[in-house]
Amino acid sequence: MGHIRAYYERVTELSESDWQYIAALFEYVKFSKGETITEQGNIEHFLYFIEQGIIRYYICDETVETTFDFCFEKAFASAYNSLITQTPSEYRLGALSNTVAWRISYENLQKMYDNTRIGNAVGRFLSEKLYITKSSRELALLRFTAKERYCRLLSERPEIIKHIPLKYIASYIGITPQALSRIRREIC
Amino acid sequence: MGHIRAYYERVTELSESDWQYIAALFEYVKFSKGETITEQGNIEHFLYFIEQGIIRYYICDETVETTFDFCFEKAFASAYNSLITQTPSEYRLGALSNTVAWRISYENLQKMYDNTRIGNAVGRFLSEKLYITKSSRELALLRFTAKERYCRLLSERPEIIKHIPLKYIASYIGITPQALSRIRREIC
DNA sequence: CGCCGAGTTGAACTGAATCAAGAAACGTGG
DNA sequence: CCACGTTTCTTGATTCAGTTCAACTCGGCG
Repeated sequence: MGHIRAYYERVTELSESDWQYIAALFEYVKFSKGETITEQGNIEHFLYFIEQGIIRYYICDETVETTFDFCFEKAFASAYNSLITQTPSEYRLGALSNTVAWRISYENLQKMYDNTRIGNAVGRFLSEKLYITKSSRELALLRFTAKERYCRLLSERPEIIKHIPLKYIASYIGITPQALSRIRREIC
Repeated sequence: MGHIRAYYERVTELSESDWQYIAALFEYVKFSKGETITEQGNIEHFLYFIEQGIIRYYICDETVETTFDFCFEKAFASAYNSLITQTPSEYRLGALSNTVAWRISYENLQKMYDNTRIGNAVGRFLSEKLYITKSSRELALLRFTAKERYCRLLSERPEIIKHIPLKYIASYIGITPQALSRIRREIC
């Protein structure tokens, strides 16, 4: 759990007693490549801290599949909207590779918020980070062309380009795999 | 300041002493219609609570102007990205009508976080709300046509349609005023 | 070896942008 | 209260980025 502790300590001071309290609220889980972690329509019960693996957030319907985010190791993952509001998730979380993670249940998360000061601080920090990510995505979708979005992804999040199949990258930047293929040919 | 207090009390219990402490951190300000509240490139120093008026978030360059959000009365407004990170704001905040607001400085906000429990809780609540708003916008931009986005805005945020000039609504849903005009003709 | 999913390529189509011009609404000063 | 200029909104014609449909290549794996 050292990575979680390090994450918390990056946010603010963490007392030994708070850490003991918090550490006991997490449990260890594993997922295989391709496995669904949270299903569309279900209420999210957990906040995950990814030790190893890659997670994809997406929505499927009969015709289209849209990818909203990827989560790599040493970061928190969850169907946040659903977790926060405790309403059914519009999104699905799936493991793109074998994944090991720590997770904390919604109930334990509330305990952490109620009983530790650092809980709310980390919660706020995490929400702020999520908000900033979504903002920059909104900006990209509103003001940049598909080609610009791809090039920025290339320079800003190279780990995505390296590890993720192109069809998911295409759906992440809001275009079809065909369009992405043509863009890649152009910029060669 | 009753509206701020009510806002806080909706989030969690608010002790009288915490409220006294917090209330003293805010100051009263006014803006005229058309006035810029936060300039692009400046670091945001304040979190505003809008008592009355309408705020628009936008980005201008030589050629295009893009609108990212509107904020109405009894809600918090700020160039959040900049406020949170204390880096120059990409966005500009402007008053679309005469506006009166309470505001808290970044320094006082940190004091509130450090010295009251409710501070972090409200901060987390606010970030979570911002995140959810941006998420639903990301979803709309990725999966819906311009026409669908307009219709959803019509039903979900009618106050926007009622009070905001069409050209800003167009830029908010990511199209030109011309395209919006054609959409409106179709659905009418 | 043959199958299957991922990626590429081509051709036709479409939603929205752009350019350009006109109509309607709005505010301001006389 | 009207006349004026300015801004907002609409309409038309053309262009373009990206979709859709369809066919083909490539690499991995039973």
